[in-house]
Order: sequence, then C-alpha cells, then structure tokens
Amino acid sequence: MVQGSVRVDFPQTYQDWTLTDPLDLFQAPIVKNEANPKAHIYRHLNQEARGCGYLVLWLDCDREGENICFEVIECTGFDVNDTRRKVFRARFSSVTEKDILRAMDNLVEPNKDEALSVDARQEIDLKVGVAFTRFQTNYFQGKYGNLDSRVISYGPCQTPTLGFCVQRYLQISTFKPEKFWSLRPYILQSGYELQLEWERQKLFDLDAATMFQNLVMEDGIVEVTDVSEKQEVKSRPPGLNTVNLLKVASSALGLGPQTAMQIAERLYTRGFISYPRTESTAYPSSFDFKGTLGALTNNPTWGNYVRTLLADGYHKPRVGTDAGDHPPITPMLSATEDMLDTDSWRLYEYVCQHFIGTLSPDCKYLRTKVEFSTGGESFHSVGHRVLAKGFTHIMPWLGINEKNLPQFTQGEKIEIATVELYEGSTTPPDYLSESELISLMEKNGIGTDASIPVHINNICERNFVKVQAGRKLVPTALGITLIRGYQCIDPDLCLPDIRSFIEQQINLVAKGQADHTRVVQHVLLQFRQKFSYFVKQIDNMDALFEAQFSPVADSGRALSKCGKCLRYMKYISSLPSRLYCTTCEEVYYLPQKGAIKLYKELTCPLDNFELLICSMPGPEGKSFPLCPYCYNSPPFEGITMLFGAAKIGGSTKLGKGAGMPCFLCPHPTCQHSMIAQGVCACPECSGTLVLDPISAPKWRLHCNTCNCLVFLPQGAHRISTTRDKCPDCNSTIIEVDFNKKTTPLEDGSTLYTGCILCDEFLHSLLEMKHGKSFFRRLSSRGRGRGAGRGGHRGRGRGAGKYVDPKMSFRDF
DNA sequence: GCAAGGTC
Repeated sequence: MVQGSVRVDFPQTYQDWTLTDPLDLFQAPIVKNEANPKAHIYRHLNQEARGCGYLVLWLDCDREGENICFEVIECTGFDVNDTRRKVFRARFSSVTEKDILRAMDNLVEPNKDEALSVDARQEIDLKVGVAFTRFQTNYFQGKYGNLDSRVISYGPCQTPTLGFCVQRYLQISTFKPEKFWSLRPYILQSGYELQLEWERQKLFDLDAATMFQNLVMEDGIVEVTDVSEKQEVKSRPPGLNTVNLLKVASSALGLGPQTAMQIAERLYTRGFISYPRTESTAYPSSFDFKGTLGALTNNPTWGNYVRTLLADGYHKPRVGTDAGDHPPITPMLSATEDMLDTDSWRLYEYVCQHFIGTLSPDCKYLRTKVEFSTGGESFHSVGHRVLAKGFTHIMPWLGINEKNLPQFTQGEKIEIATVELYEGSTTPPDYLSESELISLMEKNGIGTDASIPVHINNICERNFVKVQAGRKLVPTALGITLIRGYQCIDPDLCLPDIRSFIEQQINLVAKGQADHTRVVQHVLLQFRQKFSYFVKQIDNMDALFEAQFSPVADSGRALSKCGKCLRYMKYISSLPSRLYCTTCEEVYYLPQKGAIKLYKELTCPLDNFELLICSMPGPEGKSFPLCPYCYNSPPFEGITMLFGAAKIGGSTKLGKGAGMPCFLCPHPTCQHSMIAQGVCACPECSGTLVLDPISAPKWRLHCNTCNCLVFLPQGAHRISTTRDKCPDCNSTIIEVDFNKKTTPLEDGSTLYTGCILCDEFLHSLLEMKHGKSFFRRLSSRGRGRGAGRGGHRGRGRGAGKYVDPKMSFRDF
C-alpha cells in the first residue's frame, strides 16, 4: 500500500538544467520526498502509529520491501533501538492463513543492510542517469534540429536495452549473404514421395556439392541403414510468470508489454486473475489447485476439459522456480468472452489456458528416424506421431506437427527418383522481436518484471526505436547513432554488464559485506570518471551525429520574424518544437503540444516579435496567441502560473516548452493580453475565462488555467471584447455581430452588446462544457455575484494586487 | 525535461 510512496531526487538547487553542471550531480545531496504529497501517506501512518507499542511490518519480502520497512519506521516515529516500542518484521512467502500465522509466531527484525542496498541503487541510478541524460540532451539538442526527441536520455537499464536492438540492427546491416548448396534426394515408398535430409545439411562449395551429387546419382539406390523409434515427451509448462506472459502477449497476441501489463492489472483489480507481477513459475505448496480449477468448471470455453481433468485427477505441476515473491499468474474467477473487451479476453484466455496446461498431462509422441546411405553419403528422415495430446489439447499452438513416414525395414534398398541440388543463400536475421528483447533483458538482469515494459516503452517514446509490424524493434537513426557513439567512446556505457556491475556492488551492501556509503562513493567515483571521459571525448560521438543530422541553423522552415533582428526565424517542428533565429543564434521554445502558425503578422507591443497561434489538438482544444519572446521570458514580475509546465505545489516552473502565452499576460493595453481578452472568472478554478480569438464560427471562451470551456452564440460573424465592464458584475461586455441570415435578434439586426452573465438573452445562448461533464444553464440571471474587480480582470498575479471576485456560474 | 524501482 505504501510501496512507491517515497521518491528520491535532487534538491531544488540542482533542478535547473542550465545552472547545474551535470558533473556536480555525482557529489550532490539527494532528498527523499513523498511521491504524492496529496495522499498524505506519511501523516496518515504517523497518526495511525500514535499510542502504539508495537510495529509489525508486513511488506513484500524482498529488498524493495525491506527498504519500505524503514520508510514506514521513519514516518511512524518508531526506533529499532527503542526497547519499549518494539519494531518487528513479518517474513512470509504467501498470503495464506498458515503462512501468516507462522510469520506472526516467528517475527524477526527488519534487515537494515538489505534496505541500504536499495538506497544505494537508487542513488547510483539517479546520479548516473540524470548526469548523462542532461549532458547529452544539452549538447546534442541545441546543435541539431532534426533529432526529434524531447530528451536524449541515458540509463543503466534503458541504454543496454537499446543496445540489444542496435546490435541486431548492426548484424543485419553488415550481413553478407553466402550461397550454399544442399543435396535433396527424393524416393518413392508405398506411394509417398519423400525428400531425404542430408547429414551434411549444406555446403558452401558448389564443386564439392556437385561432386557429392554425382556420387549419389551414380549409385542410384539408397539403403536403409537403421530404423529407430523413440517415445518423446513434450513437457507441460511450469506456472506463468510476468516475463513469459509478456513474451506471449507480444509474439502471439500482438500486445506490447506496456499494454499487456495495463490489461493484466485491470484483470487483477477486477478479480479475474491473480497478481500479475511475479517472477515465480513454481506454485506454493499450499496452492489450491482444486478450488482454482473448480472455478472454471462451468466456463463455456474450458468447462468440459476442466471437469474431465478434475475427474481423471489433475497432474502435479512442474517444479518451476520460486523467486519468493508471488505465486504464478492464474485465473481467479471464471469469465466469458462477453464480459471483457477483446484484448482483455485474449489475455485472460491465455492465462486460463496456461494454468490448465500446467495441470494437464505432458504431450507424448513417437519419433521415428530412418537412416539411409547412398554413394557413401548419409541421409535421414524423421517422422512424428502423437500418442497423447496432453496439455497441447488446451494449448493447441504448442501441439506436435504430425509427420507420418512410410514403413521401412533395415537393409531395404530403394531406387532414387531424383537428386536435386538445392541452391540457397544465407539470410540475415530479422530485427529483434520484442519477445526476444524481453528474453535478453531477463537473461542479462536488465530491469524487473515490473520495469521491463517501462524500459521498452522509454526507448520507443524517446524515439530511439520504432515498433514495426509483428512487434519487431527497429532502431532509429538517433538510437543507432547513440549506441555507435558509446561504442567508440566507452562501450561499457551500453553493455548489459553495467547493470550487473551495479547489482553486484549493492549485493555486497545487502549481505552486510560492505559499507553502504563506501560502496556508493566508490561506484559513483567510477561513473564520475566515465562521465568526465565521455564529456572529453564527445567530439567523437558528435562526428557521428554530424554525419546523420542537420545543424539547427539548417533545420526547419521560416515562420515568423524575430523582434530583435527583424529576420525570419526557423520553426523546428520536431520535438522539442522551437523557433531558431539564425542571425541572433537564439532558441525560443514553444508549447510542445498543438499546431503552431503565424497570427496574421500581428506583433507584440513589448518586443516586436511576431505573434503565433497555438491550437491544441482535438475539437475541444483551445487556441491562443503567444509571443515567442514573452513565452520564454515573461515580461512581468510574479508570473507564477505557466502554460505547459509541470505543476509543483500549486505554482509551476519554467521548463522547455513551458511559458507565458498572451492569455496569461497582464499587459494593460495590448489587445491580446489577458486584460483585453479576459471576460470573467472561471467557474471551475481560480483562472479567467478568455475569448478564443480564432474560434469562429464556434465562438468560445476557455479558461486560462484549467480546461473549462464555454460556448458563446454559435455562428456569429464576429465576437469581440470591448473596453466596457458590466456595472452589475464587472465582467467584460462583449460585442456580438450575428450573421445576417441567422441572427436571432427579432428586428433582424446583427449587432448586440452585453454581459454574458447578466444579460438574459446572451446568457441563454451559452453552453458550458469542461472535461467530460456538460450542462446547459437555463435559468435566469443571478444577483450579487462578487464585488468589483478593481478594474482588472484576471487574478492573483502582480503580487496579489488584483481582487479575486469569486464570481462564477456556480454561484447563481 | 532527467534513472529505476515500486504500484492502483
């Protein structure tokens, strides 16, 4: 319940990318914050612990769990050394009555070393990842215009993950096909034509292959040298763990790991399957197979099979591996296809099939091998005959392909019909499939069941790889260039060993064999040296970038004029989208979502930059003007609310792509400012409703802070704000110029002026819409909405000199 | 804007 509630990060002073040298991050302090301060988990646990004499910690019995134990101890105010208020740790391997009681009878102390090893990993991962990421991003993003990635990230898990994809790409691109030849004699036996397999398989020398062909053809007769039969077993699977579920989801169901996990989580929270994050393939000894199978007996899809299985006696599952975390993934409830959406059903179906498969008999088949000899060469033919389908009944795609061979007897001589000299060519491997990547990550200890999907998703989101049809991972130019860059500066940086190195170091801490602080210092020192070397050698990587990407100055298309040099600036639409002034060599970041275009060649009165219009996607996306210069450097003091910024405790911070559009600008006379375009307070938040200047003919107001949307009279020719205020509520009086043909005014006139809140006619034409909820106000005007607004619309900015009118639709 | 690990 408290897992993941604490987050480790750098203090505020290290958060500014431009002011912090990434090298300093290695020695920087780190802080632990509540990941979700609103949840008040710390306060809650603290209150719960008041007056308690014992603290018994029931968390996952792994290192992460041990680490969280100490987080809990800290917020509860307990102390492991206090003899009066004792702290205990419950160690359990499953959540069954027997196990819980046994854990309660055998309480132990929490393991500080294991907890510290997690602290160590967190600090190392944070510092190494963030230092490299910030440096790379700063260095390359400012230099090249078409990188098309918001952040050029580095991480000890994601980078080796990318490395696997690029390694395969390089194998493919450097592959040289080779011709080969193979002998394929055909014989007729009992009316069947049969192609014999050559013991040598293939030869890369045509002369040699031709020689063997001649020998066989000259002989013309094959002799059966041996006929053998052997019963083979294809084992039923062990229990299903996360990684195997993800591999099947990707390769057989076409669902990416991220999607598959989301679906699995929903199936879990809805009670259909057990906890979907587990490494274990072994069922706990206490597992209730009968009960779990029993739940499926009435299922229309598997009911019959399950009932037979229960009647005949199900098989003990294979041993599997017990990682000590959670039981394998199994069904919990019976579901039918109509209860779930398509993909949920397919995933659930697999979980059921796999579970039933683990309790089914093995598949048994007879393997017949016939060996032949001719012209001094050996050939063979293999046939399969299924004796018992076993689990392949319920998992048919794993079934044995039957191949019947005609009868042969040892010593039998058969005439050869033809001898084909097959000419083939070696082919490169295909791009790495997602399923293969998951296997490689698991094998190399990159990520965990829960984080593997995240790492794969990361390298996709950062535009390092693309998922192609059939869920193959194709690295992009950026991904390839990065890995080639590491390979030429310091190959360690992208090899999987980097993870195992960290893992092995923190293992020493966990086992109490090394001091936490010393290990962290030691590892960080090594990475700091690697980092310094990387920075020193970055020219080598840059040479690869230069060959692949265009400099920022050559990118993009002319869009709007710079206010300083009055020349056109280039618009770079690839992320992060920005304007670049070639003359001033300045970059102006833009909102990272939405379409950008020139706003009628209008200019900002403060700096003379041409204004742009940003239109957010979707029918309800707002559109608004912005000045590229003001957006990046708000011209007035005390602008705390920015557009497109991460919210941190009520206010926001400037980052790439976050800024001040005109609808947040307090300029007193500019016609585009919040002062001129603001109409009234937002009914939903503390923001201001501003006129969307290009929303014709679906005129609307949108809030400059939240996503509240109010539709004005539709189809009007023009709607604009005036300089007048409503004497009753101090909202801005708006002027509507209705369309001549559709005007609702009785006398057929088109011009109407009024307050959208107090004027009954205008108010009746409003529709309010925000988020998904929607309502229409029908009733009459209200009275006594708020006091005056001190002559200003908008609020809160400029050191609180504006009065909050607290006036809204809500208060009617 | 940044890592990897949890999780709902």
